[in-house]
Amino acid sequence: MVEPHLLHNAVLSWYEDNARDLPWRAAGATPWGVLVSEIMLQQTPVVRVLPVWHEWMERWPAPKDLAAEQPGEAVRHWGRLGYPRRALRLHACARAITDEHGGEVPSDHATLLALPGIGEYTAAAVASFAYGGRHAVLDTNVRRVFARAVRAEEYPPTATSAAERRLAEALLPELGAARWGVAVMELGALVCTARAPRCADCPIADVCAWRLAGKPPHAGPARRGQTYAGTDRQCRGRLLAVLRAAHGPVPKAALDVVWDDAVQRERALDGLIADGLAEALDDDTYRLPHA
DNA sequence: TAGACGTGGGG
DNA sequence: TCCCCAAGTCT
Repeated sequence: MVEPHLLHNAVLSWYEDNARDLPWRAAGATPWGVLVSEIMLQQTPVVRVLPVWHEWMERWPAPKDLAAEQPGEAVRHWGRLGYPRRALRLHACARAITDEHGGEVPSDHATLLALPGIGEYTAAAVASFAYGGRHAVLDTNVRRVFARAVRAEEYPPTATSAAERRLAEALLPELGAARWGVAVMELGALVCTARAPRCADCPIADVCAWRLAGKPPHAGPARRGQTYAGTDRQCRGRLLAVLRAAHGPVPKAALDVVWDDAVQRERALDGLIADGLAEALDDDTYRLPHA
């Protein structure tokens, strides 16, 4: 394996010149702003997050501001970012932070991990980016960069492995771990991309094991594709869009018109209610959740 | 642990 | 057009 110092210097120097100017990385960004950005960025591209993040920061500048709202307002202002359960969990986070942590986003990894919607990656990201903690941030970008540069493989395994964690820990610098983490992520996002990596622009191309091996294509089983058209997920999206657009309870008929298959529609609606994303009222009307 | 969970843009 | 995939988490 390459000398870690070599990797660090090359990637950090590249980041110095190529980092995007993102608001949650700005000097004035709060830990709350970082947390909100991390949740929004889960499976959602930066360009779509940007306007929604600004709206949220203006509307709910601190956890207590969101905590004071009904959960349905978080879902409404989530807009079309997708995976709206994230909005619900962020709202639950805001209430937990307000009620149990004095209104301050925790800085401790284990405490963050205990909050709803915060998993291994997001806990490390917040502890690292918002508080400068020394944690391995293993998102899809970092995992891809390491898979290629170190393991000579086009893609990392489906699930994060113990070997990947060991490698990320081993590469973590004693000082400046937070900047190193965000720099590797940025390299994966801008240069070492999934589809068409720009190796000509890569600061570590000369030591990249995958490139040196002739960029062998992914050997394992085909990666699981996401189906969408005609699925319950699409149906749920349609139904929730109706509830978001309305500012009060809507009659069942307003939901019935957006999806033809009645069996699937009922199943999807039940799912939304079970997930806490919708509420059924006594008069057979539906709305975003209040609690 | 594999599958559920939204949405839209680029190749 | 169709397929891939984008800072994951939860069960």
